Amino acid sequence: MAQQAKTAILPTREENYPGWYQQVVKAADMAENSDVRGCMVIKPWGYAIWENIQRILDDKFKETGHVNAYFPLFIPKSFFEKEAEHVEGFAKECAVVTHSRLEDDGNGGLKPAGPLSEELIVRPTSETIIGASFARWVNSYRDLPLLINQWANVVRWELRTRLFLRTAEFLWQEGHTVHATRDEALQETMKILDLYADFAENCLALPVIKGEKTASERFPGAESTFCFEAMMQDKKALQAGTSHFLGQKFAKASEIKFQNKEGKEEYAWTTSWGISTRLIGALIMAHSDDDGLILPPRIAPLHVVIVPIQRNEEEKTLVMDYVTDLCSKLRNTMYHERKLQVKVDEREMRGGDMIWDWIKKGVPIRLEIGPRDVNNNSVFLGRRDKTPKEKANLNKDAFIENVVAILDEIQENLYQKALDFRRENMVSIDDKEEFYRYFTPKNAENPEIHGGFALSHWCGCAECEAKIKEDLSVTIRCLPLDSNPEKGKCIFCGKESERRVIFAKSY
RNA sequence: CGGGAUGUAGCGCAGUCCGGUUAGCGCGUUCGGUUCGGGACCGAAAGGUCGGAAGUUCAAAUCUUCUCAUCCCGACCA
Repeated sequence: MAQQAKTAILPTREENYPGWYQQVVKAADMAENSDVRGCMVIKPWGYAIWENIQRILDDKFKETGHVNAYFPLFIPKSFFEKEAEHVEGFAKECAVVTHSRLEDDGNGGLKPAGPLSEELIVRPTSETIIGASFARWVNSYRDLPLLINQWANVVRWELRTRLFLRTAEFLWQEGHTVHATRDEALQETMKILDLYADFAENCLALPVIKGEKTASERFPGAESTFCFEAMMQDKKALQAGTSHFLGQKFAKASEIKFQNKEGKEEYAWTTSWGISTRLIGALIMAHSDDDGLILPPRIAPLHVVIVPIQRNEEEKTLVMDYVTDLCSKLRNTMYHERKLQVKVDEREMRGGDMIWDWIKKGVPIRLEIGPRDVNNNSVFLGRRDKTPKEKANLNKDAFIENVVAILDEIQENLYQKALDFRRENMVSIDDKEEFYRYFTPKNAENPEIHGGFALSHWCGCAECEAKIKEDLSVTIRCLPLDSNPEKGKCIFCGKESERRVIFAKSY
């Protein structure tokens, strides 16, 4: 008899967190490495999650007056050169297209030919190419605000990649807006930040902290960058999305000008903001356990999976009739303005394997239906927010009536669990030695999960920030927006500090 | 891009130090049977040019060089 592991995923989070992460992705069949270095293949189960993220956010963007458009994948090098900080920030990770065709190389292979007169950059972000269009579209104050979003892929030639968290090519959404005044652009920046945070908390069940980035962590070329940060189960921070106030920098670089009401020409004020497939990584690392993925119902591709239990043809007919009826009733149920997604698993597999398959995929509700349920008009229910053994017998009609409430409860449980975890691992630290102890693992060879978010004072100077980063690999994740600033002394140099900031190790 | 590790069947691994018959094991797969409200058991079978290239040798998974990929740590970053 084969030795059965206690958990479906090995290694466990405790044993090897990065290893666990990879196995969860694999076990849930979400994505895999491709033949192209650093690029992933997003498989149907992973892509379905992305489609849900897209659908929900797209609706929110449109509700707030934004419209979608599409801009080229390629950016002429000269466009890129217009904004100095922007160039510096992205130059090291750009893929460059230099030729327009391939020719026979005489050895049975192909070689690039037809060198381009101007080389093209594969977009790492689209501020410059979109800015060129905006310069043509914006002439008068009547053309503003201009609120555009694009769903696209971008390429950043990262040296170290990890599925969903950092890949050379990734999918994202980038909003680009133009405004007549500084205030209006700032308001837009904050409005989107709130929209993102609301989405993260309500749909992804991911508690986040909104804040502003320090100068060193800012988007290259932005005047200010706002972000929302979430805590993963290894207590590291993950920047889940950003919203940038670009001031007039990109407007000046791209010549986005308009005539105001007085007929005078002014540079416009722009913003940009984005979230990416990285959110899926955040989702995985925030909720999943040693049995695999756990999906919050609001974002799950499937809400309910039904596993029929049958031994022979006679039972099969009996069970399938019951299951078909149950399934169609459930499919008529609305869950957050969308039809409940229900699947009957008709694969010819052993029941136990099937159940574990869905546990690893993170489906919120599993129903195991056999002859006994048919006779009792009941369902046998397993919830992904509980242990695999913890199952309940429910009356079928009561279940149908309560399914939305159960899903909402699962959603709330996941959010609360993540929030409790963050609270337990977020501490105020005012002593330098304690700060260093907090972020130093006991086992240097094979570091255990340690640290968390430290709320500490910072004088505001780049030197202290850099020294802490150098010593501990700990960075300032953000200057939180929602706290009442409390004065104190810098954790590193002891100088006056205006506020506590969040220090953490990060992805 | 620096340091470390790994690459052998669909997956997980042993074998490599010390070169030597037909390259093994577990899971999975296929077939047969027994079980079965459950990640089962028994039996049989299929499946590998040992990441790639070049070299050393009578002989290479094993030694040498180069190369590619993946993972971990670091730097960089969403």
